Amino acid sequence: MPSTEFPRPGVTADVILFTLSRGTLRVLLVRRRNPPHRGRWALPGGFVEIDEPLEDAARRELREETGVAVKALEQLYTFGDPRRDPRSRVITVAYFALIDSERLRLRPASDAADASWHPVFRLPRLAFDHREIVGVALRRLRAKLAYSTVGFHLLPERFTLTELQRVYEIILRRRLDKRNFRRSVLSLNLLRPASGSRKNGAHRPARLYSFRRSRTMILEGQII
Amino acid sequence: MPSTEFPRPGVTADVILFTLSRGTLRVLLVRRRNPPHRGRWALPGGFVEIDEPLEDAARRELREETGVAVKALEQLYTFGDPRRDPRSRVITVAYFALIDSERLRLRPASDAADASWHPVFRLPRLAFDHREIVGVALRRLRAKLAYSTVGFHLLPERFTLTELQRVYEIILRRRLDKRNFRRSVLSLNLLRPASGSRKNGAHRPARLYSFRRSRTMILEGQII
DNA sequence: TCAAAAGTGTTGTGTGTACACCCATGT
DNA sequence: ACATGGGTGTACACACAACACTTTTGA
Repeated sequence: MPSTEFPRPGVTADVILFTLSRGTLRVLLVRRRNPPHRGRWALPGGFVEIDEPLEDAARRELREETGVAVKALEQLYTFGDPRRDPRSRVITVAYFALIDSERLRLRPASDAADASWHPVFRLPRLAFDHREIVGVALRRLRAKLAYSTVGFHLLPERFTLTELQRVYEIILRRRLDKRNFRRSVLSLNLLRPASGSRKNGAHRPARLYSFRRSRTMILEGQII
Repeated sequence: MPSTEFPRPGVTADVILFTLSRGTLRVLLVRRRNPPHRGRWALPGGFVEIDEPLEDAARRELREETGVAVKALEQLYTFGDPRRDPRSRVITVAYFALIDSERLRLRPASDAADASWHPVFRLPRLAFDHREIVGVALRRLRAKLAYSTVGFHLLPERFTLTELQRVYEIILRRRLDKRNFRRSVLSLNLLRPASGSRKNGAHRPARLYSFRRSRTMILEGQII
């Protein structure tokens, strides 16, 4: 079997990290400091080490380049077009993850000149095929909203039902009926009323809820 | 960026090809002629060439090792455990596909001493992590049965509704109600009554149907 | 005429959707 | 007292599940 005889493609792991902030769905990008595409925005990611699991590589690159530590990563897809990197053949295994709006502090690090959150629906020009990758991730996120509890993970520990509804509305880009939304989400028995309430202006304060972690695993085919 | 400085993992493409024959769901395996795991059954697959798209590699390896030509392949998952290959780090991108029961003639070729169809629910010991890979593929196949028309592709051009129902029953491993099955499948408007009927013993012959290819693409999120 | 699979409708149950008003609070 | 978002129930349409008998053929 070929070990050194044949040239091998490079293998990288990239991360599409979504969050929700200031009313829109955002994705974490880093500005490239090196060619190719120097100065362009790109997904955090980099080469997989020789004895490193793929998911570990994704997590490590994310942390190194942005300072963000994430719990669960889900493998999204592997992109292997021979020309996706102009230098040489590079195959990338893409992972996606969500982070709640309170943990999105960034610490730009050595590999990236800059890291910041960009609205998914108004992305700048991205390096490589990263725009396509974000598109695939967005489709997957929307699909998962329907049959899993991904949406819950974009919110902090305690949240109101209206906040949860906004998450769904923003990602799906359509309005949902308040009564139906509340009924259906409560009927899952995944939420537990939490202590306290949120005052948010000159109106009745909203009840806070938190997410029952115990039930999560069972109900989702895959966890995120 | 590292091109030759750092050791690179090998990248392979493997194929899980399902068919239905003699009343059971089967997967195509080849017997390994070389170490490691010489003599064990394995999924068809092999190294991706440096300028070759991943899916092309999967298709090529399948053809070379088994003589089977397949239309559509769907990327399943990328397996990258650092120890999955005892020789060295090898990452494999797995593809899965279905083939109808009339096209499953095999032509064992150079890379494989032997190629044959094995019942999914009674697999022999497999090389590497291939049993796990088959498990993942089977879960995906079952999931897709619910929301897509994958099942149709396990049948030849023309088939009876009872045959189609058997496909679903075998993969899902449970009995379905004949009337409900027929109603729901016909209501999709994906089938066209085909000429002729199938006589199959001392009883009334069954109406033949064929699959309207035109509608397929629209209704499935992914095509297979 | 018998055996064996093909073919065919109705009813109840649950799920999703549409829709409008009162409640609690801050200013 | 008024503006603002929080909170609640009902009715209808539709999808899904359960269920049994007649038809057509070959032997």
